[in-house]
Amino acid sequence: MGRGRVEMKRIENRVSRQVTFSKRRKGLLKKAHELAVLCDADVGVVVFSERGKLFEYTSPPASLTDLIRRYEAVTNTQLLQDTHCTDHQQMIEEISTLRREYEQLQSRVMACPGEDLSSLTSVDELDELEQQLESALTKVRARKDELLTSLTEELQLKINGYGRHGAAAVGVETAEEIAEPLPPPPSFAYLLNVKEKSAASTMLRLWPQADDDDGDVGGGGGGGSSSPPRRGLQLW
Amino acid sequence: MGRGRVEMKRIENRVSRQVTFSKRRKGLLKKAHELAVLCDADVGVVVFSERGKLFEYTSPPASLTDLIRRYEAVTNTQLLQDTHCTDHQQMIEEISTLRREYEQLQSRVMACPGEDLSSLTSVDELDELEQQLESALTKVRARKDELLTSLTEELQLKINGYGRHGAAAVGVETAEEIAEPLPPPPSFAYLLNVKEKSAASTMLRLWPQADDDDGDVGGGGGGGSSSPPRRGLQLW
DNA sequence: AACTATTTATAAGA
DNA sequence: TTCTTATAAATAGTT
Repeated sequence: MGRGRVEMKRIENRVSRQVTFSKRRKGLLKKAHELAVLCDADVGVVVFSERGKLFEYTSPPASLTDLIRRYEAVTNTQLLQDTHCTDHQQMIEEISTLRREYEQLQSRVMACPGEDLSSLTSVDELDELEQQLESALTKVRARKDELLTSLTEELQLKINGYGRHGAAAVGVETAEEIAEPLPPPPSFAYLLNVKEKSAASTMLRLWPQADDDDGDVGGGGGGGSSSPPRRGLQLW
Repeated sequence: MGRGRVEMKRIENRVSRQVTFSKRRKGLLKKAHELAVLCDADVGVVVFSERGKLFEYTSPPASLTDLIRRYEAVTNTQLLQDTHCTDHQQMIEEISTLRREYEQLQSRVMACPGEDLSSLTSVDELDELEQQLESALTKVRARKDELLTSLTEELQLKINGYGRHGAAAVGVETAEEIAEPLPPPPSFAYLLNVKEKSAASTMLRLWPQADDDDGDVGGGGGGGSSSPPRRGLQLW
């Protein structure tokens, strides 16, 4: 970005290299900050100049130490673990804290306080849930209608097309194929926004279980199938 | 660098945020690399997505560990010092494991591919979903019946009891209270296990709050404004 | 993911 | 180093 392309190799001129370092270092840290702010990510950057001078950036709530710990936790690299070796007590506390946090998170997610339908003791709430499910059902049916309508129209168009052009090769297409004109989505998720009397908002969501990687959006992997997976809906 | 300036604040739309994250993350790592090459600097970058997924870059000869050590040396932070607490190895591993598990759980919870109904292009899948919702509905209704029955019996018992013992103090109880004999559960969550053709398992859950708000898409809900919390189920 | 219209970053020069 | 300016790059919004 400047006058003339720049070759991606070490800048030989010492002065130019230094000047570029200053400019680009600044740019890099700015970009890091922007990424953190715009995307709510945690970002850490460390830069050592040729002469060994340190420059760094860490997104606000975190500190570089935090990020390193996290890095270590994720990669299982034991970079900082021994920070907690200060004394047994600290480690013990760390462990119990982590356990507590984990359990809290888990109970929040999994099945809130292990609640199952039998813990729902309010008829009102059940009514509410019933209505929500009915509403969801309505929408699903609407979507189905929508889809069927468009598929029908598409089919109509194709039929017309064949009539006019008599395309032989295309004739292979059968109703089956038309039923799934696009590569089937690999997964789907529905978020149903709900509010409870208690002001605590509640969500009903359908989501693909496992991993889900962050990176690239839009990647649509067709699903490979192996065995006829059991399907069903369970409430507990 | 794009159409229109961008405000330096968290992008509210979930999808945009994710897309931007992908693009800018890539850009940041590229910049880091360029700085390292052009200016012969040592550069390290770590980025954690909202969901906790890690992305990193380290300029060639070095490793992140190296850079962290160097960072520590320069800042005099003693991050890595006691790397010989072998004694407490088990605890250390425990901590690491807990952290990892926590992160995993967190990233599972945080967000989900924000797919909407319109991405469901298979009638089969919609049928499936429809059936699942119907099934859930059936169970909710069954639970309601169960509850109503037991409440009725309870009421019956009380009436009988009053008749026999004439307990005055208990007489305060009204029908309203009977409608919620136990402290109402603070929240509830239902997990509906589902499997797709693709073997990717899918879950439908109702869970308390979260953060995500990508502006309503479903539109439906009778827009509650402030006091009477709007309730309803939205698909989008 | 691919495509632009624009905004940014920055190489060179002063 | 800082400012300026011409240009290369990055990327926001769209398709």
